[in-house]
Amino acid sequence: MQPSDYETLTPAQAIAYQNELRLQIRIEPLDKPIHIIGGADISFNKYSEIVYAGIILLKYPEMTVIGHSSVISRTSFPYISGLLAFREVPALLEAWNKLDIKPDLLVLDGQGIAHERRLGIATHFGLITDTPTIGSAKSRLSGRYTEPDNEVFAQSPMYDKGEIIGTALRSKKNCNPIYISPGHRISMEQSVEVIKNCIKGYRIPEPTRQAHILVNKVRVDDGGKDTQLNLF
DNA sequence: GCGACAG
DNA sequence: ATCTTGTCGC
Repeated sequence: MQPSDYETLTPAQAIAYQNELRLQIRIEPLDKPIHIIGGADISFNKYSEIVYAGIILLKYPEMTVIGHSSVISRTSFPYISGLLAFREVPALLEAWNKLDIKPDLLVLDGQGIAHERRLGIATHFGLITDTPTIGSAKSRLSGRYTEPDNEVFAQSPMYDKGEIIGTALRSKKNCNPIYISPGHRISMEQSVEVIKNCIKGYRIPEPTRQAHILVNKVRVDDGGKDTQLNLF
């Protein structure tokens, strides 16, 4: 199965594929130190199949942006909760292939194993590129947890079916927590540690925050094309 | 059946 | 996710 073929899958087939992929997930300590960390995100106009994907490269732990890649692509796979990867991975992979150098680890906007079948977009992308990944989501998909204290870096484990699948992390006081979960080839503890080192005063960690800024700029620069309301 | 539901 | 101004709270 190739990402370019995802758009031909039915939701049931996509779920079947996730159940195959989950057998290859490896939640284990990193095997190499991190020097360069990447952040990936997607942007698009409502009702449009055009998607803007981008990956930002930053020095770790300095969080200095040292490079990026972006691509304008399209997708016909709809957004379906639990199947986000089938909609966004194809374009992200195009951006990934355009990078001159690959990061030692990639942070994606969404879940890692904090997913009903343990196949959030970060885990999915990590598996097909054989790269260490971390999922950093702005909202919860699955898992139960108690609200972490209102202090920076207060955290609370997320449980599902008897196992810990993620960590609700208070990245900024008075802000809702973010949901961290390992994607592939990294441990739960290291995932949280790395993300903490990527927080620079904002609720969102620098990798995905910078990636979001990048793809939004690419979308706006692409012109007022495909906007919801475009008079004239 | 009802409520939840990444981006 | 995107569309959007002001506004409440720390």
